[in-house]
Amino acid sequence: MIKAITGTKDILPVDISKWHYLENLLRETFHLFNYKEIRTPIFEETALFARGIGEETDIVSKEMYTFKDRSETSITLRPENTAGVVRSFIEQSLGAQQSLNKLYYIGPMFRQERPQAGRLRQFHQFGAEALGSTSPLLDAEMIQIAYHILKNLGLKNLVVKINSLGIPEVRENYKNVLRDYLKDKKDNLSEESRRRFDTNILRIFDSKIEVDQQIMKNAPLLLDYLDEQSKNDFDVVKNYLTKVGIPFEVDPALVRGLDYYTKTTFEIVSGSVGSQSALCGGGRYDLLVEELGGKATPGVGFAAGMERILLACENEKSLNLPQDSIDVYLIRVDSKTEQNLELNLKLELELINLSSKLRQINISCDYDYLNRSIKAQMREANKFNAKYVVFVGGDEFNRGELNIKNLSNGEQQLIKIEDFEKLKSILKN
RNA sequence: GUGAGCGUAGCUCAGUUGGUUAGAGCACCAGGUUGUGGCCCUGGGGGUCGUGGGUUCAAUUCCCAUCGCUCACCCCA
Repeated sequence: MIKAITGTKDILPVDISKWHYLENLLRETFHLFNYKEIRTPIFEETALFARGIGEETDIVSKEMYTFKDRSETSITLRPENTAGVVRSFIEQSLGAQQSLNKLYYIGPMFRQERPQAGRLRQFHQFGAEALGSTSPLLDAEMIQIAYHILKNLGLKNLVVKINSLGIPEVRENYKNVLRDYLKDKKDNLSEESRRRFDTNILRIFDSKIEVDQQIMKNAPLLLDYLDEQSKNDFDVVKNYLTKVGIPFEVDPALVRGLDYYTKTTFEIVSGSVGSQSALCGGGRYDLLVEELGGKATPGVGFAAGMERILLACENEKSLNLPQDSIDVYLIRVDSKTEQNLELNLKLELELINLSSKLRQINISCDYDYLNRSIKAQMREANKFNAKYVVFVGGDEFNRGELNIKNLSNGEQQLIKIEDFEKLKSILKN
């Protein structure tokens, strides 16, 4: 049997309503904040991600699905979508048409990691990017949008974490400060952290190992070394969040794993999912557009994991989904004792006629394709939560009538077959 | 990439201290008098007990390998 690739999942009809619910909420919310949807390809030239996200990041160095196409071009399935949106922004000259572009996206992303709770190889993210302004109001707006969405899904158990990485010079300078601090303590660090000392020293803050945490407890903090502008911007973000009533924690250890971030970074974590608790994360990336060959343009954005969010909703039982239903189920009533081919053909034509006319006036309906008994058809109607059932056939049909039954109260009434207006008025109420 | 746990019907799981036709609940299908549902009752279909090999008179049950799933590390959304 051919099975789905490891780390990929089918989203089945029984689960689709929560996806639709989430997607509808996303579109409404982004509209409220005046963001426009952008759809970019799910694969891009590999160089885009290598340059955009950073060669040394885990995502690029060991998690990408990269392959050569028939013309030997190196292609990569997008592991995230900021790089793609920025590529499009540059290529399509969006910045020339509008000084500020507020964009959002929804779609699948791909990373070859070991799957676990809240982590798949094909997963879905939504996210937003605002390109063209350095205003920290937008940094805070990103957090506000994400928070708005999560709150509207009924999620509690949320923590908003924010930090500022400052401008690159500040960060480089600070890394030296940190190196100095750790120089004589290096031998006491865990093996993993000793490796990070050379590759990505800031991430040592993220270590969950006791000895590392002890050592990092007294380490100098990047926040204390921020440049004036970054510090002011960070204050604006904090004031904004306070003003709109979003609780947050400043987490000086919050370091994102993508190279393009500058100044504000943030993350919203949930206590209701497994160890992969970050529901969304983002930050400012003022140098990325230029890095990718565009005219220098500041940007800020975030991305959120949809499977993780739905997992949190599941665990908190926060969604109250309407149950699926149809308006009408048409029931074919034919005599089992005598097989009357001519009559059966007439019934079939009437089913076709009725169903298509109902659908034209936006009444959802279905009927039996398996030649089942009336009882079986009734059970089917119930399973689909049909509001009404229309019996087509039998004595009424011979008299030129249809029998309509309201399934919630069991009431039945007869109408003339050609009186479609009457049928419509009953079904529409 | 590393580690741990688990693989028995479509789903959730029992069970076999190795021995005749492997079970339940849910789901599915058909019936419960002659044309009407949701509840209930009766019956039915469906499993080479993940796959391959080994031990044995005999393996789904023991051993080995392999694949898959799950969770955690790591990383991130």
